[in-house]
Order: sequence, then C-alpha cells, then structure tokens
Amino acid sequence: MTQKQEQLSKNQQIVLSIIEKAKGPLKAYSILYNVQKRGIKAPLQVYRALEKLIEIGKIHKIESKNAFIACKNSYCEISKATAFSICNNCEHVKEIKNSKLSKYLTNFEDNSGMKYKKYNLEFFGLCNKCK
Amino acid sequence: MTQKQEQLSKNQQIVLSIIEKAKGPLKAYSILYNVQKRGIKAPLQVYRALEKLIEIGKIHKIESKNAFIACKNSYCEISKATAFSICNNCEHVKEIKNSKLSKYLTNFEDNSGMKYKKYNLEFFGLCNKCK
DNA sequence: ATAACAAACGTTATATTATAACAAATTAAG
DNA sequence: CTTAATTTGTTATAATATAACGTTTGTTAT
Repeated sequence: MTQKQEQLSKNQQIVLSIIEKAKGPLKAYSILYNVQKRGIKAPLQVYRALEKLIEIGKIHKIESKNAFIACKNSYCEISKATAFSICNNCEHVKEIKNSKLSKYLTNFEDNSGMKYKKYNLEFFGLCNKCK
Repeated sequence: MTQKQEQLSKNQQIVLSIIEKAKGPLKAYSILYNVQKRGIKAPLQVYRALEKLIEIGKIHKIESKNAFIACKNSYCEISKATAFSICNNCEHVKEIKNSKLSKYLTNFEDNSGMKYKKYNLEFFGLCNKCK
C-alpha cells in the first residue's frame, strides 16, 4: 500500500503557489492573470484547481469576497472549521486561530439539538492599522 | 420632528414581499423573474432593493449561496450578528437564534485583543429530515 | 408652497464570477 | 500492461453583480 501522500497536480501547484505568495486573498480571475505565463489559459483550469485545493484544505474561500486565501495551519487537512477577520477599510483578511472559539463552534448545538459538521465564520471590523 | 419610520419604497416593498413569502432563500435573478409582472424589469432594480433591505436588517444574504432570506427577528433592525444553518442535502436554510451564541460571538476577542462590529456565521450539516 | 437636497427610479450596457460539455492526456492501482 | 480515475485543454455560456447616466419622487427647512 503506497502511502496516500497528497500529490498536487501541475495546475494545482501553480495556483497554490500564487495564493501562498499573496499577502491577502486573491480572486479567481486575478489568479488567472497571474498564471497565464505559466500556461494556464482558461478560468476553468483555475476553478478546478481551486476546488481541489479547498477540498484538501490547502486554501479557504472567503465567501463574502469571492476570494481565496492560503491556509497557514499546516495540520489543517480538511477545512471544516474556518474563521476569518476582515477589515472593512483596508480589506485585510486574517484567519483566526483560536482553539476556544473552534471548540465552542464545533461543539455548538442549536435549539433543536442539532450539531454541524462544518462552519464558516467571518468577522468584520477595523484592523489595528485602520482604527 | 417627524419620526423616522422606515418607509420602504415601492420596489423595496415588492422585493421584500417576495422574499418573505418564500420558504427558503431566493437568488437575485429568481426574485427578478418573480417581480417582472409587477413592473420591475432590470437586475439593478432588484439589487438596489436588496442592498437597502440588507442595510435596514429586513433580509440577510447567505454568502455561501448568493441568496437572500427574510429576517424573522422583528427586532433585528441592523444585521450585524447573523448565524445560519444550511443543509448540505436539501439546501434548507434556517436562521439560528441563540442568545448564548450571539453573546459569545459579539463579545469575542481575537488573540490580539481585537473585537468586531459584525459577523456572519454559516453552519453546514444535514437537517433533521435529511439525516 | 417652494427651493434645495437626498433617495429612489428606469434604462442600457458591461463587468465579474462560475460552470457545462466534450475529448484528449496523464496518473494510479491491480 | 490495462483499466479506471483524475486531470487537462478548450470553447462556449450561464449566473451574479455593478457602472454610468439622466429622471422622478420624497423630505426638510425656510
């Protein structure tokens, strides 16, 4: 049994490297423009790579911005518990790592006693620079 | 001084009534098709009404679905603290009202001591029917 | 009542984000 | 090797959202 090491394909590597280098979240078409010199020509090639990278937890989608950011948690293999802080002024986005918060939300039960497999939380405010 | 009662404009009323009647979140263009008989012809008319309705807290946007849902909290005038449960199977969406949760998140401070003015939380799982 | 201002409207065009469909190439596993 | 699964490349198009413009309506202060 060969170990299932997550080998990324060529396009997946290209897209991931762009996202990892970026200072903030990137939009799909901005990624596309950045990788055209490396042979990726069509939106779909980017979106397919993004889909896979999300699936394996290498990146997250910031839903309120339709943008994609690298996951810095090396241990975060599957992104089922995500929290971000977003600055309303400069648009800076940071992933929040707070074990109390993630425990609280992972264990959260709603009024009907239901628990959830996955959540995404986006906080908005002014970052330290902007306030 | 006349009291500032939130008077909705015609288009805002039309759009809101469609969203309130719906069983689940509606997409902008689905709203558009639904209101064309009432004289709204262009996407922008819908989007402008949506923007205003969100601003005054009558509806919320489900970011992961690009869809809009009425706020059932009659007291919820400004939507700065929202939480939803979303079924991965039937796509049923419900707003979560849980005062402990909202207190916890409203008062949440990140590792740098920063607090936030607004948040949006989306939980995913299987609803009672689907599991 | 009316001037001044703000908000909402209508319209056309266009920008942005994302997926469908299909065939070829590559990779992984038995 | 060969079969299955994944990834790729490509064209076209669907779905979501905003820009820009001028007009109309509603509100507030005189």
